[in-house]
Amino acid sequence: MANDSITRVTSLDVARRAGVSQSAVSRVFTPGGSASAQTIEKVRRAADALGYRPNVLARAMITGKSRIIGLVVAYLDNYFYPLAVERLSVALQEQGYHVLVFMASNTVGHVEGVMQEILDYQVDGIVLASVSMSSVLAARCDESGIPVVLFNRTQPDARLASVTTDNVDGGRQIARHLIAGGAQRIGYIAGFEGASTQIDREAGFRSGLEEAGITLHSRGVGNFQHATARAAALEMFAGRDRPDAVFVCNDHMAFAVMDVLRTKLDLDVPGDVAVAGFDDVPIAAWAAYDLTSFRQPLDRMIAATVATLLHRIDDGAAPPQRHVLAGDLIRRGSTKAEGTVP
Amino acid sequence: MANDSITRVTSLDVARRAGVSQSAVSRVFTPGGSASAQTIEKVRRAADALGYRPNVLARAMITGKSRIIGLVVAYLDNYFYPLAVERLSVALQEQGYHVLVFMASNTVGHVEGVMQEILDYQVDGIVLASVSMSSVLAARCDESGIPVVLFNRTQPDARLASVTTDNVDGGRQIARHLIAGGAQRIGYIAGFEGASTQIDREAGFRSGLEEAGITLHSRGVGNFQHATARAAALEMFAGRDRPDAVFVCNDHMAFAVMDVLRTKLDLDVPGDVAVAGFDDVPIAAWAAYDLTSFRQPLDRMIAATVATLLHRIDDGAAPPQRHVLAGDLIRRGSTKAEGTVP
DNA sequence: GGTGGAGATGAATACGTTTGCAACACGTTT
DNA sequence: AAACGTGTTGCAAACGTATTCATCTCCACC
Repeated sequence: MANDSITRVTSLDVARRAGVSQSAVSRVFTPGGSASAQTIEKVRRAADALGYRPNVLARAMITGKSRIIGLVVAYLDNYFYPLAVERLSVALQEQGYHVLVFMASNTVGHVEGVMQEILDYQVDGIVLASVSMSSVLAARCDESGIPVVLFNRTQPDARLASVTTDNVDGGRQIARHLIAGGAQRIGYIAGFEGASTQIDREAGFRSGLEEAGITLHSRGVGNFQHATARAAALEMFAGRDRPDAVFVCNDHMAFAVMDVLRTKLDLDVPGDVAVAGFDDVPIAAWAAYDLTSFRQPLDRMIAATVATLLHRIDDGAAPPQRHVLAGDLIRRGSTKAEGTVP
Repeated sequence: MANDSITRVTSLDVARRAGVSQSAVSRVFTPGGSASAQTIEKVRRAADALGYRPNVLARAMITGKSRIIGLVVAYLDNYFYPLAVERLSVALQEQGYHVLVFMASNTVGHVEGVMQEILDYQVDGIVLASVSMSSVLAARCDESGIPVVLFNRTQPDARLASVTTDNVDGGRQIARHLIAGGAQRIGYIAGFEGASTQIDREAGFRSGLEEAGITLHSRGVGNFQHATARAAALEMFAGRDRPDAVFVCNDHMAFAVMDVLRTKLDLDVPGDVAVAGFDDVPIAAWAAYDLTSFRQPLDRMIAATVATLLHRIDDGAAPPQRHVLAGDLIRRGSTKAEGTVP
């Protein structure tokens, strides 16, 4: 009853069995196509008997729509990204699209090559997560008519749509929160200096300090990497005059910082030092860290990404949107409660 | 100088510009094809000028090889899987393949639907990670001539290739290690009961206990989920006669267990209770947990998966292999050193 | 100088589908 | 009765490539 031959069953096979033309079969399986109830019935029956399903690749050839979205991602260290990939994939799947994954180290040359590979697959759209893109490349994609959405990243080039959390606001809220908890000597551990998230979060954070007339006590660079952040914290807290609070540019680095503070330096969090991160990945809520963080609204970010992408896919002329979504400060035990000024 | 038209540039365009036939262009870009040095030169020049790259989808139509591997994955909670996805994607990319992601909730009905979608894309092979598959489905894939590899999972059906760590051995080594550290009342927190990893790890663990004439003190079920594991631990350690060591079926659950032991129950690890996990994800090495675990050799698992897949792709008759790789016990601070019997 | 063979080339076909076009059927209106 | 719309249907032409087959070139060899 099921297909029992190795060779794939085509629409022509179904047509022959149903006693109709191949076009009729196609029309039954094409959303727009019209066919009489009788034809539909005959075709459906034959198709079921043969186990026929339309060949997506052949369809892509003729329609020019592959229903494939290319996803470029540089590293999955930070747990925020696996989560995003999962949600994105599910959301697109619901819309009949699928995700083709491309790993790219963040070097410009490599991204270039990867983008070429992507275009080879005739993808309908591209999502760039945790990876930057040169303007040249952006231009090429734009000319190919392939919509690109930056996820959790911004770029000056106006041709690129993007979806981000309000990182500036997040940084500012973290600053206010630390200050309200009584912090006075405040440090910052940066991510990768080229990343827009890093830049915006630091800018917001600094402006929040300024509001209160406080200047940054010290600054280190963690590059978004666990080991580097660890080293940066070690250096920042080595001297006599150490900070009493530190904002780490993302949770993933903040965990490394907390570990080093407690284990290597024997400091109490938040007693000796308050620590805050950014992203609010699930681990932040685990008791071992209980990390104050700024939550990125992942579901809304995904929804915005998908909406933007699909909108631009069926209206190529639509202008690239830039979504900046509001996030939420999540207060936890790694920082002191507000109003605790001694 | 680059392509400046919206319409895609085809091999025919290149042929016209180079003054050769379309076949010649194809041959230049096809690994097997032969052409004179002169032709190659002309074609290359024209192709570069026009920015031509072969259309992978069209190529897939004619060759029957899409160079796409379908990856089915159920959940990315456990950090082991994102890591695997990353490595797998990179490894396949190096071989000229790419990964199309399909998220599937682990219900049988859903997997069925997802597999249909996969086949629609004419994938060259399928990797199933963290998801099970009915024998019916396995049979259908086998008949389609599409090789399937189970990653970190086994199934009785002999038509399915699989790559796993030696989970039985891992469980046994964990048991020996806990016993050597002086544990006497030993508990176990299981994963999802249907998973082969869960079954094998528990079997090995129990056999390790038996060797020493010890019977399992208590058993809970965590279902591979953080919250469920937490609840199971809470119950297991509620009474007066609590275990002095517990093996948790994977790291992801072990973190939840450690948190609940320390924070809710105010127990010392490993002083009051020794805890061991399985997988050795990076977090296990973080100071906050410092978790003893059994390391899965991820790189070798990926290599075996890719090798098996590619081998079966270009030799459809090749018998499905079942790789069982050796892992390593990683001793850390969450368990007592061996020979610490009081 | 003729023969053979290896290598290069182009015309044509196939892959499995969607879709424009024309033909047709059938019921309704003038 | 003729004209007209409306909805179905099949034919045939795409989509962009790989590949078979026959033809041709060129050179070495006897």
